[in-house]
Amino acid sequence: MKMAAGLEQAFVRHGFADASVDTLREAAGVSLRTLYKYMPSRADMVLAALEYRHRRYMAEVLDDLPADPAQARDALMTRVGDWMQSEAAHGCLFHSAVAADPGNASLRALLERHKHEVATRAALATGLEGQGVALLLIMEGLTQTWPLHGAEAVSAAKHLAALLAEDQP
Amino acid sequence: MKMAAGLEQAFVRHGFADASVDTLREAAGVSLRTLYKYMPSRADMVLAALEYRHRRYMAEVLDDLPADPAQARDALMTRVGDWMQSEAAHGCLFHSAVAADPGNASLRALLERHKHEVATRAALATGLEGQGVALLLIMEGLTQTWPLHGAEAVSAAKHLAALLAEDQP
DNA sequence: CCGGATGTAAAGTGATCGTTCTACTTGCGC
DNA sequence: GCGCAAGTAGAACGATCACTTTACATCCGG
Repeated sequence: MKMAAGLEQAFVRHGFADASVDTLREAAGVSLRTLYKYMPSRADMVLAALEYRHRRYMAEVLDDLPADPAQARDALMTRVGDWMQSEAAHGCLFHSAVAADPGNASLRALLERHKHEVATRAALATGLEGQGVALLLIMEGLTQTWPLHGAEAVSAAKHLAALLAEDQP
Repeated sequence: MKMAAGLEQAFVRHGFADASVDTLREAAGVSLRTLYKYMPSRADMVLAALEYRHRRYMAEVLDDLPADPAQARDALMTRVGDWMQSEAAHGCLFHSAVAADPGNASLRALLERHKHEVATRAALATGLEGQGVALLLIMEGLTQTWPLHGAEAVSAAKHLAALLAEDQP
């Protein structure tokens, strides 16, 4: 939906604390009344934006990875780096949302669902099903260190993933 | 200083968005007037709390690691896990602060200083000076995955750090 | 014992923000 | 072409919050 796309961009640009409802309204491209019709509170706007982003992340980072596990590992890390560059220069949007509203339980649940789905799909695609936690750790570490170290972080993530795969039985 | 300690705990408990100045005042244990005397704005209170936390993190996680590099690696990851358990069940406080106020440049600078100092000290203590980015990536990944996977994340981090060390020339 | 620095307690202020309400317009099936 | 569903524009409301100010207490060197 178009509204959710605009909201996502507004939260990316302004952060979850500083995006006023009026800013969101403008980004969504609708009137305040219509916005509240579909999302009866600001918290619902946050959830809608994150649901939308989840689908986009899955499509851009985890869909159609190479069938060969070794190539899939490298491609996965490259794609995470590309995603950071174009979409998340300031870190994971889900973590930002939770950080901005730590008491919100449905937000936390959404974060867990997102990470769990990412971890599952990534482990499957790279043939590292037995090392799911370690692979997720590398992906999270890459997401966190990319803002400071950029391409160097991508290389480090690829290296670690390769070591992990070589060590497999 | 006592005031900064109280502020740190208040931000940990309530988050950076939901901690009102009056909550901070109560946590600092002083009057509003005194609080504003030493920290002329809420943003200064955030910075003071983070400076304090930085010193505490350094002391508890990075001071006095074993001299043997292999033991230092394991101890480092164990200590990060212990720190998460007792102090940061919801993730890195510096990242939370930046997420809650993405436009604040001095906050971002403080985050970079903190991470840089952590990375430098950790690489030195573990004998992984050539792999600083990879080691920081592991530590950041551990910090991010610990809230979801706990002790499993610590084991994965130790495993990855060991693989990294074995791979050294 | 006094005077000034330093603290506390708490009411007041001005601005902002999420949310609601009012009034007007537009597209569309019958 | 009438009526209704659905949209826009934006004023108004009530609460909250960062910050200021006023008024009063306490400590302490000379």
